[in-house]
Amino acid sequence: MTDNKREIPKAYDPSNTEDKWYKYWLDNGLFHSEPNDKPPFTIAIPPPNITGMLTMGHILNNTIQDVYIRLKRMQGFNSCWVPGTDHASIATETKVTKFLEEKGIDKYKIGREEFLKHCQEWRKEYGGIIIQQLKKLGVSCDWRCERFTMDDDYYREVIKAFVDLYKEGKIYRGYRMVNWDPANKSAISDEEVLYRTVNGKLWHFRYPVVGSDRYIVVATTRPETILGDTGVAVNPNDERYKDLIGKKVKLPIVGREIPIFADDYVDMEFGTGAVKVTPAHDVNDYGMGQRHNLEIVNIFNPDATTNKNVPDWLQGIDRFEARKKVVEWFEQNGLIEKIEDYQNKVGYSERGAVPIEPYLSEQWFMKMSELAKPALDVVKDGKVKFYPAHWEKTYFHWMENISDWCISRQLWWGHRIPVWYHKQTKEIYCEIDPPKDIYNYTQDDDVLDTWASSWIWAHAIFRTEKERKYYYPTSILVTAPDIIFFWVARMIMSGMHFMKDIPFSHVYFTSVIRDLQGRKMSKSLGNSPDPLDVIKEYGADALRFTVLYLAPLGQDVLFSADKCDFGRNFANKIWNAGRFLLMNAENIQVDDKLKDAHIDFADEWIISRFNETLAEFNNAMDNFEINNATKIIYSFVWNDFCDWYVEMIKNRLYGDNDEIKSAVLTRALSIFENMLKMVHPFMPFVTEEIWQLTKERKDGESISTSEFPKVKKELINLQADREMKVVVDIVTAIRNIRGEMNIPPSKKINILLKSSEVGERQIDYINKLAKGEEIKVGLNISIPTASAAAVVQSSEIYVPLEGLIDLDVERQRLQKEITRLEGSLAGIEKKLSNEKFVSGAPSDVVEKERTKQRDWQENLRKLKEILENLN
RNA sequence: GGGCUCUUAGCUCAGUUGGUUAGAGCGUCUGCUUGACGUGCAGAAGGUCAAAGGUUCGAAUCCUUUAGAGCCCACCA
Repeated sequence: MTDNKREIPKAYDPSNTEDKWYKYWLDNGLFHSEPNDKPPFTIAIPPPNITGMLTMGHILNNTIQDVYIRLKRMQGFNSCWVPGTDHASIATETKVTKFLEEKGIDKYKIGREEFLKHCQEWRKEYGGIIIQQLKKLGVSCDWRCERFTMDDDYYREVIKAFVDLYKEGKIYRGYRMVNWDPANKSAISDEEVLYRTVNGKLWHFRYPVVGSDRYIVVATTRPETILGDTGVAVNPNDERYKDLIGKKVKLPIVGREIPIFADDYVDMEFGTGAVKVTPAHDVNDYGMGQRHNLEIVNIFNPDATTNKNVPDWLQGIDRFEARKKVVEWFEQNGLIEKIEDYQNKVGYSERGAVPIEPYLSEQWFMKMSELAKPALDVVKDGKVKFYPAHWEKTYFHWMENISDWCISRQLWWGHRIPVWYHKQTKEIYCEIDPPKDIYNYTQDDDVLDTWASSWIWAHAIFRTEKERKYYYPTSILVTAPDIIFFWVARMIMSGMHFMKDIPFSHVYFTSVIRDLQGRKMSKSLGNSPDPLDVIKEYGADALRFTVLYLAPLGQDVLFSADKCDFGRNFANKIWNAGRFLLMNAENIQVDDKLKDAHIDFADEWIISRFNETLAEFNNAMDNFEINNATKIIYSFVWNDFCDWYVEMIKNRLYGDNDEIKSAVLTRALSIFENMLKMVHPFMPFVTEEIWQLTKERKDGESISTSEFPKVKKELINLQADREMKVVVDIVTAIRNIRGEMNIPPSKKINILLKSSEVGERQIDYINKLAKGEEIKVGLNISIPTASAAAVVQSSEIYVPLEGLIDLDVERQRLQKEITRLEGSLAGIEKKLSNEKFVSGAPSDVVEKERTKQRDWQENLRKLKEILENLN
């Protein structure tokens, strides 16, 4: 070995290559896109929150996007992947508030302006972390057009959308019951409420009926809300309570007299059939309150402590404290009928860890029904396609039952609502720019829901008309199914409304990544490996390939870091295939003129296989069967190319004809290079590294901008495929004999083939691959008795093993094979003797079965004969 | 309560419109210093396709029911 050869290490080491090539790609602007004559292929990244850290979910999601972006780029599209981050209003505000608290700063003391400055600073410090982490994955985003949902021009677009919708009457202000997050002291949307099953109690309380000594017993899971009760409802058909309707009860603790009334809402079967009604703190009760004109008594402050509307001794305490005290009071006064264990669902804020409170407040809402309709149609019409398609049902169901969207948040970090109230006239001013006489106005304090800014992401990321026209609609959206309502649906609505066109034509819903026990990966469980650690240990390529290989469309993925052995081994395999060819190139002239010279059967076969593989690959990618595509690639690289083709060219590479050697190596390198291109979108680093080594490359040249191979149908060679199958089957059979007879590979054997299907082209290969000494083929060959034998296809294989063979073992081997064949044959004969099959099945199927039967019968006969001769 | 998805080898999963002897990787076992790779090579063992019924000449595949797992939606106090 020369020193040169030692430059290619035995094992692929990603740490030497990844940063180097990523820098090279960026330095050469290879991912930058400008509108041009090529067809565009556009992806808008789902912008990660600036509070976020890279998770396995991001890995999967962004690898998928990168695979398509890279593939299309190589296929001649103008690929444009716009990266960016989301300001994440509530998540960031929560984080910064906590951050400041730890430093002893109270946000309400420093005020809005000061707080926002801290947010900006925080963002500068931490907001880009996730983007930097993403780069380690090798994503080919166009970093020159990175966006942020609070960039000045993006901000303006968000506000413009609000103003437009306001003027169209699609945005209104209203006093409604909303989901209130007491931790953040803000309203949140229905979608942000997560319901958890909680083991609680169902308390049965006695309410004394006024003017009698009776009680009416109500059941509740929330005793503290008694303080806000303004009625008791029963079902109008409930005989138990008919006579009480119209009477009053004296509300315990409070002493207020409240009416008993009838409403259909009440379920007679549940609880006691009598419901305490708290219009201010329950959605259903609010509805009943409206219908029956009940008083509304709000008992909570915005932080869910009790307010002035409750008796003095209960004021100013937390709702759960209040609950305890109320229950105690009932106990002491003997008004508890019973307490049952009860499981119910409690809504929690997605961000805060506390239960949400139904709460009446003034909020901004967006009317959704009109916006929803066109967005519903484009999915129904197939203009926007979902993968997997079954998510369409979920989408339809939600869109058809859509309710108005509460878009205001009582927060500071976000897009402030562009509404000013005239100090005197109270007139509303709603424009993009503030009123000229701004001193006469006060601006609305609220900001918009984060999703009311990211819902225009697909078009607002493009700054100019020219760009919008060229890049919009985007090609695919890759996202997790849990934000189908938050984001996907709303983007389709905003696209249809503001752009009069779909925002993307394909939506790919990614798998959920779980741990090996099937639990969702989460911070609190601590069961998620840090992707950066995994990249460090296994390499980005290994992680990318492994995750895609494990992630079938629509299925969850059970992941653990050590599964990345799989991808790492694969990267190493590719590396070594390249290493092998490059090492040969040290001694053998590579000459492009000879690329098609001295074409051999092995070459015909691998070229044919490659084109077949490529066709399958393209088909899989078109159908978003990415995991299938990785399997197609894997098996071509490992099985076809490495296991068979590379082994087969050794015959010629170690021969003595220099021109043939040159031709073979040149051709192998060219096939290898095409193979690298096919792998590149999945494993960008290792493929770039080897691709750069296989030839002298110009500065700035890269596999990532090279041309992706096209399927050449004329090179699919079924004859070569068939001939190869004979080789594979015979070689495998001989290896099997070696294995079972315990003949080490170092021991050369003679091979006798009684066959008419093994041609000249195949003989040398069989001999080489089966490690034969001498091989004879013919129909009239004499077979030594002490031979191991097998029958495959229609060939009889004999391996003379004088002195090595244990005849008993060989008999057993043959008998096993005979038994197996007989079993199979019995099945087929049963089928063929079934009159209904012969007449009912298509003739080609029947014919196939007959052929099979004949072949097997023949093979069985041969095997029996061989066994006979052995005895 | 409604909807969706899943159940195939010890494990993780493929299996296209029903048609060879149901495949792969990992794991297990056996053999191998084979001039790319032990992150490797060769070979083997391992499955009545969750259960029952139906349609069909033929079912892992289509239909029905049952059992189990998971997810989403819904106002039952």
